[in-house]
Amino acid sequence: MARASTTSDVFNALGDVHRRDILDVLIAGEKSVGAIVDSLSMSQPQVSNHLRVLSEVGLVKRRAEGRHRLYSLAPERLRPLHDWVTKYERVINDRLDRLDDYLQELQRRGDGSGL
Amino acid sequence: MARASTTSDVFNALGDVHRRDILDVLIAGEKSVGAIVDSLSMSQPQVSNHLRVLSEVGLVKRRAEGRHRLYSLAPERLRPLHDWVTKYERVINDRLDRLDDYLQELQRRGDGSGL
DNA sequence: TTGACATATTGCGGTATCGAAATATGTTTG
DNA sequence: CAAACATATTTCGATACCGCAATATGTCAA
Repeated sequence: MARASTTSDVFNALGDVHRRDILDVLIAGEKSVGAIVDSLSMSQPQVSNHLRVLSEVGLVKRRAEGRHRLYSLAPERLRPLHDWVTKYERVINDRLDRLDDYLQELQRRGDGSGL
Repeated sequence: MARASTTSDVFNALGDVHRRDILDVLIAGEKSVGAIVDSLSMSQPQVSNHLRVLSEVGLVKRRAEGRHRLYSLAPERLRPLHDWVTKYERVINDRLDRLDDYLQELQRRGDGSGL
């Protein structure tokens, strides 16, 4: 069965750093393909193809204006990712809390174990 | 150049839903390979291999105990992902604010445009 | 040591994906 | 209509990845 396709799974779509780069460029706002090409060092067909993937998976929206196609973020689609990461925040914080406790414990003891 | 490997790029490593499933199981705490196999419907070699990838990319830690290998989350490694998503929170919220403004504007006008 | 158990590794066939190059499509301007 | 411009699509060869089946490694218990 392999992985879910890049065009159907947001996580997999973001598995390519170039696509993340494109999204990062789009944070500033709507941009044409040419503008994206200029911002990043990628060929036009490469950018167009990554945009196709991002569009199919729902991470960007397309709008036509004359001979330009303007792409913009569809950040709602990042929600699955956001939610997934959020689940782990608790785990991360728990660990940090425990580390904190441990360090404070050490300090309370004031032991000179040399470790 | 293609994509960065699953064993070097956290995003790409998470591009496979099975690996996310394994991590989700590990949220509850440290588990042996067999316990993970029982929790998910995957073969033992499949689980072992995904764990290898997760281990190489730094998302889980391994500990030996007798003939068991116990795996646990290394959630600090999710920070790049967390940070990346966080960048987009502002965009998401801005959009929602703007939608709010728009809806309130409509209501203030009380126009019956039917749109 | 032998056998059972737990996990890891290897080899294989099939598929998805990538980058590059060439070309096609669609749009504006003259 | 023709030429220039902006973007999309197709084709190709190379590679990474997946799942499965078989097997190897390592550990405990008798």
